[in-house]
Amino acid sequence: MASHAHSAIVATAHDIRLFTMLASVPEGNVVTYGQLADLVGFPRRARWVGQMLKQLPEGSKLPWHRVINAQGKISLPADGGGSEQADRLRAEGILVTPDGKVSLNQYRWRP
DNA sequence: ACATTGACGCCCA
DNA sequence: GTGGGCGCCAATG
Repeated sequence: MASHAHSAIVATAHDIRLFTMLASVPEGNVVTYGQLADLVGFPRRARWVGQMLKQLPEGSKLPWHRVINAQGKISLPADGGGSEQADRLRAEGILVTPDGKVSLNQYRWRP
């Protein structure tokens, strides 16, 4: 079976560490892609974090919306999940400007 | 094997 | 504060 499956969801040990780290980000806080990469021991792999988040299933309970870029902005286009992300952040009490900007000084998570 | 593509980041004008 | 340019690295074509 698994030997000739055309596609399979594989999670490496690193992936698990990333998801675990993301899951620990508290409500009302945000983290950057690069920050998450650093926390799991992969500096300069911010893009990898983005790739992982992109493949999360629709109903995922992970707080993917708490991840923004180093400029403090939402990276997703408004019509591609960005609006939902802003809504979710606001629902947690986070102030998000109309153009999707968040104050990292104020909301960044420090583990 | 080579080229392109990103939910990125840093530097500089 | 804001773009533009370039570096980075894994995934995709």
